[in-house]
Amino acid sequence: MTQLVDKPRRLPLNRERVLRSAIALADTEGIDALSMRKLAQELGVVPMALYKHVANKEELLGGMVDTMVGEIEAPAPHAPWKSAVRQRVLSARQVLLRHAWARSVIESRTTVTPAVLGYMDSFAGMFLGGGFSADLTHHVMHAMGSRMWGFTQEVFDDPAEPAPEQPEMQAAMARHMSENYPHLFSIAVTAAHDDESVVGRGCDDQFEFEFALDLLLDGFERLHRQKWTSQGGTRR
Amino acid sequence: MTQLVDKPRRLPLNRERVLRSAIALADTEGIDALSMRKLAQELGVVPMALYKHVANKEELLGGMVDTMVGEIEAPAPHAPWKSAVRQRVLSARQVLLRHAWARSVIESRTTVTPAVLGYMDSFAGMFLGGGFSADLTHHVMHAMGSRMWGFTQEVFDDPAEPAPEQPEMQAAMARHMSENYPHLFSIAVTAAHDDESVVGRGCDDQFEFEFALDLLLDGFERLHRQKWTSQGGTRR
DNA sequence: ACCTGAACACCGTTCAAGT
DNA sequence: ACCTGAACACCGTTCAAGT
Repeated sequence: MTQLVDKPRRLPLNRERVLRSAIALADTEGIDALSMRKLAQELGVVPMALYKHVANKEELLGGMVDTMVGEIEAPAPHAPWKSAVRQRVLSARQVLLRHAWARSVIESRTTVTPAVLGYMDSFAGMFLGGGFSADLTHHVMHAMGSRMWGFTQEVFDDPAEPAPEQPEMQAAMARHMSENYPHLFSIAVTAAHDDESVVGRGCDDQFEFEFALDLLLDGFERLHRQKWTSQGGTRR
Repeated sequence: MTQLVDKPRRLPLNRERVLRSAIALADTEGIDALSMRKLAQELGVVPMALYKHVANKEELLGGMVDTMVGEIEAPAPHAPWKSAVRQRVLSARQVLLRHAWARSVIESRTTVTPAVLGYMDSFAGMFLGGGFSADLTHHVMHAMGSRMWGFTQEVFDDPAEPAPEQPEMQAAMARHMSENYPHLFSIAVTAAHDDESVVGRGCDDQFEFEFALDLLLDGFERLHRQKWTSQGGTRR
C-alpha cells in the first residue's frame, strides 16, 4: 500500500486532451511542426500512446477541424439571409485567424467529418431559408467555395517581400518590380498609396476579403430576385 | 581505347530531364508519391545526383509549376478584357486538369517564381488594358484568387461517396443524408435530378466553375462601369 | 485498460569521397 | 564536372510485450 501520490502520476490521456494539445501545438508552431512524435513528447508520453485515442494522424486532423468548427458562431436566427451569411462567414474568418492551420487542413480535405457536413448543411440552410431555390442554392454554395470558411485562396500576395530596413535595397527592388512586372507594380503602388510602406504589405486583407464576399452576395441576390434557374441558363 | 558504347551510358541528367520526369511522376502517381528518392529511382540514379540540378525539393516544385505556367495560353491580343480573361482562365483550367498536382502546389505557395509573377502580371495587364483603374484592378485580382489559375476551392463536394452498386446501401445512405443533412440532401437531389445517379456525382464541375467565374466577371464589369473606387467605399 | 520498446519502411539533405 | 555511399535526423505506424 505505497502512496501513489508520490509518483508523477499525470492524469491519463483522453481524446480531448490529445486534441487540445494538438491544436495548441499547431497554433503556436505551425501545422508542419505537428507530428505524432512531437505531440506525444508534448504530452510526456511515447508516440504509440496516442493511437489509443486517435486512429491515425488523419483522424487527429479531423478532430482538430471539428473543434474549430464548433467555435464558429451559429447563424443569427431571424436575420435575412444576406446578413446572416455575411455575419457567419466573418465569424468563421475570426476563428480561422486564431487557427492558421485550419485553412490548409480544410484545403487538403480528406476530412469531411460529420461536424464539417453539419456546418455546410446549416450554411445551405441559410440560403434555402431565404427563399433560394435548391438549384440556385447548390450553385451558390459552390461559388462560395472556401469563402464559406472565411478564407480566400491567397494565391496573390507578397509580390514584394518585407525587405528589412535598407532603403537602398527597397529602391532596387522597386526598380526590379517596375521593370519586370509593370502591372503588378502599378497596382501594388496604388494599394500602398494611402499607407506607410511603398511596395510591401500595403494590403488590407480584411478589406479584400469583404470586397469579394460582397461582390458574390450581391450577385446571388440579383440572381435570386430574377428567379434565375440553371435550366434557363447554359446548363448542358 | 575501349569502346564506350558498350557501357549502358545513359544520357547525362539535366534540369529539364529532371523536371519532365518529376511532372510525369506527379501526373501519374500523384503529388504525394513524388519524393526525391522515387524520382531518382525513376531516372536510374542515386538520390543525391538530383541535387546537382535542383537545389532542393522546393525548387523542384517551383520548376514544375514554371513549366506548367508555360502551357497556359497567352491572352488573346485584341479581345475585350472580359472575354480575354475568361478565355485565359478556362485555358488555365485545361492545363490544371492535365496536371492535378499543380493545384495543391500553387496552394501551398512557397513558390512565387518569376514565371508565376509573370503570369500574374500579364493577368493584371488584361484588366488595366481594359481600362480598369489600378485600384479596382488590385481588388479584382484578389477577388479572382485561385480562379486565376482555373480552380476553385473544392471544399464542397462529395457529400455522398461513390457507393459502389448496392442499391440497398445507396438507399440507406440517402436516408442518412436526408435525416442528418436535410439541406445538403435537397440541393444534392436537385443537382442529380436531370442526371442518372440519385445522390452522388450529379455535379458538373465545369458548370459550377463558370457560374462563379461569370458572376465575378459581371460584378467587375458593373463596378468598372460605375467607376467604382475604394475611396468612395468603406475602405478604412 | 492503457502504455511502452523495438522495429519497419519511409522521408529530405549533408558531407566526404570517388571517377 | 558529375555522380556515389554512408550517414543523420526526422516521419507514421505495426506488433508483441509490459503493468
